[in-house]
Amino acid sequence: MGVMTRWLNPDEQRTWRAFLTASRALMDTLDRELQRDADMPHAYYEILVRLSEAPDRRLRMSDLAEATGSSRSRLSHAAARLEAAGWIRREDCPTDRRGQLAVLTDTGFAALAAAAPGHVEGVRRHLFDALSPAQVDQLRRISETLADHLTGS
Amino acid sequence: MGVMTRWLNPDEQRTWRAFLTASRALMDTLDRELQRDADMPHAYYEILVRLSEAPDRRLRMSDLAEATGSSRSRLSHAAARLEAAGWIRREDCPTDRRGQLAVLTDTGFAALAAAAPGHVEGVRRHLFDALSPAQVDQLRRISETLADHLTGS
DNA sequence: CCGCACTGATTGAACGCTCAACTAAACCGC
DNA sequence: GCGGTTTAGTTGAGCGTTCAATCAGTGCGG
Repeated sequence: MGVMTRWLNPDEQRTWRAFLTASRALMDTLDRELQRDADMPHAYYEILVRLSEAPDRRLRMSDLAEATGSSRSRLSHAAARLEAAGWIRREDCPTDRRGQLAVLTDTGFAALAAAAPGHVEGVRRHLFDALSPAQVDQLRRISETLADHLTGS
Repeated sequence: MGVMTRWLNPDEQRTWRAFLTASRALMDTLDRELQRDADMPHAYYEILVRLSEAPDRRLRMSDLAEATGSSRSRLSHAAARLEAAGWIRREDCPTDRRGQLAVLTDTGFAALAAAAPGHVEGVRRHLFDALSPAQVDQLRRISETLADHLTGS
């Protein structure tokens, strides 16, 4: 209020639009590939990945939500779907009676193992193959800076 | 098939996850702010922006879909909502009887004008304020390279 | 140890997006 | 100018996400 808007100059404008176009195209492409080849959206793939990396392939719902950058509600809905697909199962948390543990089933692990090669290949083709090693490094620094900036505020 | 998967090395893995986290956090934040302050999702904001920049504030549906990087179907659904809100109106195309023109109404322009300062401020705060001028330049080059790579394939 | 705020998780409604199917009009070759 | 293909745009069903409301269980102050 009262303070002048700091509009984007032409360079910033160009950067912002390029970023929007590129990140949307990248995500849309990967999402579509994953849906076509493995019948799961990218968000579900990420859930399975995080579970597969966790001790005993299990995580508290809250921790899983945090790890995948999603809301609790979103994760609850997703977990319901994943459970219906037989890819995860839910268990009561032994130390907190409010808590639930999401557990990756063998079927779920197999689905992930089947999906991973194609998806990783997609990430490589659509992202890394297009960039020089220096650009990959720049992208990492930029992304880490942004992630800190966004979650720290 | 038969070809070994080119898995991501640790550096690439870290880059990819940081990118996922950052771009998701950025988009989610901006989307939520826009929804809260201007009662529109980011995709609709972009449609209004493109229309506001077009001659006579009107564009063919196809061109608008292309400009906003969305499918025709998505744009049709969005246009129906925007028309119901009174922000755009649809006219028949004079040169192609299959065509439709989306036209930004005065009400729509006013809604955009009201939303823009807050949104631009958000883009600046959440993105540009966090990066050095060199990083902004790097991000522009990376994004333009990626956009070319993705739409050119 | 009681009351109250907070945390963990789920639910249902509303909404936006995707995909496939469809209509209508334009274009193209002959 | 006729038939087949392509292009423009819409539609409806199904799915995933958001938001607000809700419920159960925990933890803290007094």
